[in-house]
Amino acid sequence: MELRTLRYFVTVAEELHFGRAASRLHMSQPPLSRAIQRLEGEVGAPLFDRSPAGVALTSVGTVLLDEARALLDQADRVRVRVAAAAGTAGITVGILGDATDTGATRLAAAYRREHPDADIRIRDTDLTDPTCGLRAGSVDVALTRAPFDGTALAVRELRADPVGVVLRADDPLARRDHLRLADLADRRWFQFPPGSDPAWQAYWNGGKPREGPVVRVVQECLQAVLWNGTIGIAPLGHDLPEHLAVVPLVDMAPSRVVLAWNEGDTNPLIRSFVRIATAVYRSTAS
Amino acid sequence: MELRTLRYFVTVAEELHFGRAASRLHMSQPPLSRAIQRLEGEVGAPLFDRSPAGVALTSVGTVLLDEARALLDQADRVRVRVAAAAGTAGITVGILGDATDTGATRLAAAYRREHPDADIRIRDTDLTDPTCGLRAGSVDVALTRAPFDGTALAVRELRADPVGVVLRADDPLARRDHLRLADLADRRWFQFPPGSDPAWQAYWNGGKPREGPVVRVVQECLQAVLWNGTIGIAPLGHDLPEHLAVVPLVDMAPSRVVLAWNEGDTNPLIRSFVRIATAVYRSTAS
DNA sequence: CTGTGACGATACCCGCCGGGTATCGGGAGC
DNA sequence: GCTCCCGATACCCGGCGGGTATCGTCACAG
Repeated sequence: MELRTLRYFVTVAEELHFGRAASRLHMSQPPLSRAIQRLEGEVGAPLFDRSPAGVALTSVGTVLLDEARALLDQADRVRVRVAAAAGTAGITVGILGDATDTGATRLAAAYRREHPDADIRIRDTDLTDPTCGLRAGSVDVALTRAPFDGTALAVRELRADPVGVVLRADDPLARRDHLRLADLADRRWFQFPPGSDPAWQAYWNGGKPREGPVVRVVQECLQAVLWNGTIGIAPLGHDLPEHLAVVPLVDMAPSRVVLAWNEGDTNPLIRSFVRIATAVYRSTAS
Repeated sequence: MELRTLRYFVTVAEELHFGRAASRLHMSQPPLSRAIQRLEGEVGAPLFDRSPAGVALTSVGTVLLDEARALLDQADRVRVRVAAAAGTAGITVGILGDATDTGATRLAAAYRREHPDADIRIRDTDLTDPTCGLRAGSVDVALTRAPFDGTALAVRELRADPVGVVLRADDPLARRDHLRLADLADRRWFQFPPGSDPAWQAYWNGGKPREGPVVRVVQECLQAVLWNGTIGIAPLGHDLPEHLAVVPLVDMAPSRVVLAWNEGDTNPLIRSFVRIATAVYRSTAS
């Protein structure tokens, strides 16, 4: 009953699907099936009911799921504490310009409480790079928004925000109580600087290539709305200057707030951070 | 940082000697050294100071030792709880005739408290077989006394009792406040039945082959003292009938109360039982 | 009723890692 | 200086954890 096996088990128990669990674990399905079979042999009882309708936890599996999660969490804490003793405990968190919100502050507090002796370095980044410098290694974990190229990154979704169109308050469309992308077809959209993540650009452009002035950061984006009359897309719920208005966009996919980190990173604080964040955001009424 | 590696680490930390730790782990020394080196690489700091004077824990090692012990204990509890859920939790404890004492009752209570839903089957055995039927499989763990042939058994010492000579109260030696083996050279000693463990017989005979009536159990042993005038050896601190006296034997090795179990046994309750017993006996003022 | 797709299990292969033995190196002590 | 002790290193081997290909079974569509 090694920790690795338990991680496999927990993943399968969460997915209730061997194939998906295997891909989450970056392995193929057969070895995962075998590992679970071995674990069931060790435990002496089946952990899953494999019926054609799908995979379900047995009662023993339910017990093991709780226990295994607790054990794995404790194992993470062990790693963190030892790293703290070795003086190597600390992470750099990259935060996308507008991802800061009440969830982030609660996350910071909870993390501080659990790891009072580990360093936290915060790096605020602009909207140009949704990975906040993850790939360059300047950041260990990014609190950011999807979508972006996730190659070699692990991503955990925390929340999804509906989005709206930011308009000048005197724009005729500003009086509508909701809009569709088609309503904006003839507007000028801003452009991200060249080299920006294509998936990222595509999302904020409503899925199509658009034309318009090139902007770099949130503030410039808002300025562009004001001065250039472009369209701005933003998650709802943000305060805006009063001469700007935001109208819900009903046919655009919500903006997903996510955590991302480099897949192979062994810094134990990352896993811990992700766990805490998941719990905090789950308990935060969206 | 798998559990197996942590077990290795804890063993080395307890022994502070790679060779001894390796033999306790039933492996050779080089793979153990490598495993520890890998662990140190993972942690990012040395865990031991290897000086020619000996091996010592570093400060990081001390932290990891505490954490690893706690984690391994929890892992054991996980296994027990899952076994309980699977309905396969239970152990048979063999208790040597005279090993019952206050320690054993506290042990039973503590065990019951930690594993309320696991079966405990108790099997009282006579003094003939110090392993209480471990090898035959009729018992999972034996609360008994050393020494005995420990091949394929794991043994954990709990306590050492000084021993004394049991004599008829009217024996001239009974007035002495202590005795040596030499004082008993011309006495008749009882014999264990043929086939009894040689190390066991040798111990209770003071290290030499002796002659005398063959006895089987404690009661018969005391009867032999009374009726046959043999010598009896017994741990101090037991109540005896008033027509018998016990005089401390100052040059005989104390009798070690030990737990023993079959080395390869995977029943998770065994490890848990051993851990609880160790804690209980350590806190029991001998 | 049969073709097809989904999904977990099975069969089989390979590289690596966790075991082993033999030996080295260096410090302590007679 | 020789020897002993003890951890580290070198090197080898079998098994296990990974992989791919395929099967068996069930659900569903037509």
